[in-house]
Amino acid sequence: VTVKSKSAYHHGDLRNALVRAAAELAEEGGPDAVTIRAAARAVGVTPTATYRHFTNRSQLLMAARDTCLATLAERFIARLEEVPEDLPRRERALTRFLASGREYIEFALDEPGLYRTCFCAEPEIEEEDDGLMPQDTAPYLLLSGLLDDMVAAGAIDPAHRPHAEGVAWSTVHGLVTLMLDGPMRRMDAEDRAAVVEATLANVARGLSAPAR
Amino acid sequence: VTVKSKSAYHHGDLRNALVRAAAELAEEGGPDAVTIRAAARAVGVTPTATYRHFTNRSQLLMAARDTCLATLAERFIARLEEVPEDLPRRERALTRFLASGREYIEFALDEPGLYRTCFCAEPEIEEEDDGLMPQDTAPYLLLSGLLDDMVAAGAIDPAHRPHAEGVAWSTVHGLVTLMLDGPMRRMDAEDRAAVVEATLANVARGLSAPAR
DNA sequence: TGTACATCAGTGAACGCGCGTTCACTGATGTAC
DNA sequence: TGTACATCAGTGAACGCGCGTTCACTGATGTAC
Repeated sequence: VTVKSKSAYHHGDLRNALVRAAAELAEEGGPDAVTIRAAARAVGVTPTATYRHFTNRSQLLMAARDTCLATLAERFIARLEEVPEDLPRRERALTRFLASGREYIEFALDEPGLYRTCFCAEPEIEEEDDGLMPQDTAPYLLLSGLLDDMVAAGAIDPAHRPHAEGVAWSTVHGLVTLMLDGPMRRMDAEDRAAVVEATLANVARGLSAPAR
Repeated sequence: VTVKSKSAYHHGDLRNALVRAAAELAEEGGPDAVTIRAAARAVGVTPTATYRHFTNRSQLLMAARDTCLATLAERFIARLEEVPEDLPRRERALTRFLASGREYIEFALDEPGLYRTCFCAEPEIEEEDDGLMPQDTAPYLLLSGLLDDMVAAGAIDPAHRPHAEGVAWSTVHGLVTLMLDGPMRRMDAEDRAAVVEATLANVARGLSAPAR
């Protein structure tokens, strides 16, 4: 990975190179592995050079996080495109919803480092300044859209629509967290798959059940 | 906190004192804050002394984790005892289940440091040697029991019983994780409460809905 | 009851680690004339 | 078209930090006789 060209001076694209390196570090070791020194090392540059492009470590990490979120969004979209267009409307909405849940889970289990980086908490304030609420991320918006579609298609009871993003997201997020770090860590693939299916089915069932 | 008695020599209870200190560190700063040096400092002892009682940092952390899990279990039990005994059987089982979910969430939000420490991943192997599967923790067993009760009381469809621990746990775990570190971090108390209720209701609805 | 001595549970100094960050600097670049 | 020079984007050395862990050690304890 380390490339030290003789004219590393005026690299030309150092910022992007550092972000890419940071994303690779994240992939292998999660957010903690994203350090100024490691990124500089990977690019073949002095740590100090990094400070030309990021004011501190946290900014580099946030840049890495953004690319991780973009990757997740891409995977979502690719997965959704696999759902046949000619399904009945209700079934299609439901299938897309479940597909996104599966993709989320697979992404997290395939790429735990990227996944953790997507959700690493930022050091304190700062974030508010840029006007973005944390849920203004592509994956979140995608999920909202899927839920809207389901309501429109009659696949979920409109009474359950409020906060459904939180309900759905919590479920898959919790599942992968428990599988990655928690008590389901040592489960074998078969059990894992069964739990995944049971869990997805349960959310969907809860959302589609009629309000009492 | 730091107490340096003149006869710190032969402390008498150093191991327990260190574990208590470790738990306090965990409470304030999560698992990362549990270090040999910090624990020794808190007890007023040399870092080296710690090695009389723990072979390395990881063992100290695991000891702290055990006390965190015990705390969670205690809170569960206390909460369950609040549920009136004279409720109809079905309703009682359901109420206890929901109460445990609420307690889990409140614990995590009240005590994020302890909560994170409960679920910090151990460094690699080792754990298997002591014969305990990670889910042999009191909280897990408690949850299993609650689910069994619900089946027995007719509150959930027996077809949904398999893997229901995973389903239920994932949901609340994901919810608090998103609230602690994720995109629900900056939600105000009101929204939070609404999402909590929506989420708990959804799991329960999913579990109790008839199998199709 | 008194004492010798093994053992036990600490001390204190030191090691090497990788980190974030700052400093004064210098080589490369591109622009104005 | 050539050159002076400002600016830009790097270098390299150094700082202080807290960490885990190891070493040779020593003071306190309790037990055997």
